[in-house]
Amino acid sequence: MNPEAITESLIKRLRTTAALDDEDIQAIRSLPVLVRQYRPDQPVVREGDRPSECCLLMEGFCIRAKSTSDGRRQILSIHIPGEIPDLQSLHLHVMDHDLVTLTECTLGFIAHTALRNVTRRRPSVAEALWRDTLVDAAIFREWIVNVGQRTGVSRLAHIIMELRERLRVIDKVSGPEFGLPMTQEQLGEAMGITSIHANRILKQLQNAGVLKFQRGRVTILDETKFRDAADFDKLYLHLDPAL
DNA sequence: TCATTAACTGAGG
DNA sequence: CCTCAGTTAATGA
Repeated sequence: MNPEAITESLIKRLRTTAALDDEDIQAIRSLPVLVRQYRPDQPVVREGDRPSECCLLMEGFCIRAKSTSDGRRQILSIHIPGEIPDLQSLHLHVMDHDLVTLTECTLGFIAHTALRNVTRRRPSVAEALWRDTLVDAAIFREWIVNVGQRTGVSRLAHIIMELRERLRVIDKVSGPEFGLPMTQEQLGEAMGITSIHANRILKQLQNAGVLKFQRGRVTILDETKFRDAADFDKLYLHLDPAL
């Protein structure tokens, strides 16, 4: 990946939701980034760590998760290219959860010092990142509703709808289809149910002819039915800054 | 390794 | 009585 392209996914995303001028963009582009490749299921930072850098997800999917003392894992969020999943470590110095790769990932590490310098020099960049953090929190709120109140079918449909809307921003949705490289075990961990039940829910949606899920790809076959099942309103993603 | 299915169980409405 | 969901186990891709 050429140096120019490294931060492009981040810029693309920030630009859709925040007003950044040429100097802001230049400041982001000139951040020193150390690129590293990760295998699937590799921890990037763990609970208790004190990172000195943030990581920009450039390619692949990551999750944030916490585990209980008896070893059960809750997936807290799913991250896609252009996001900085551990942005909070810039100001909260000890990690309170794990960041783990889901797939093979390309991660760009940016030193806290460099990032802090940019946010001090370029207030609009600071605002854009702040806004990003607030949207992150809005997504967590929606996930609490998901795990706490929605039925199994609704939970799964909602997660899929959300991912699709977020992937659309970075042009990773082609028509009714997009890549969702998660096992049923992992989907279960995101929904707070066992993989066996995740399988039952998936089957329900597939047998109803609403959804297809094969080898990490989702196809939504019946848009209306799917949206109804998902109880989805994209407002909380705040994708349109004008609203 | 991951997905699928059945049989059984219990909670809760 | 019905639906949802966890456990266990067997089996297939």
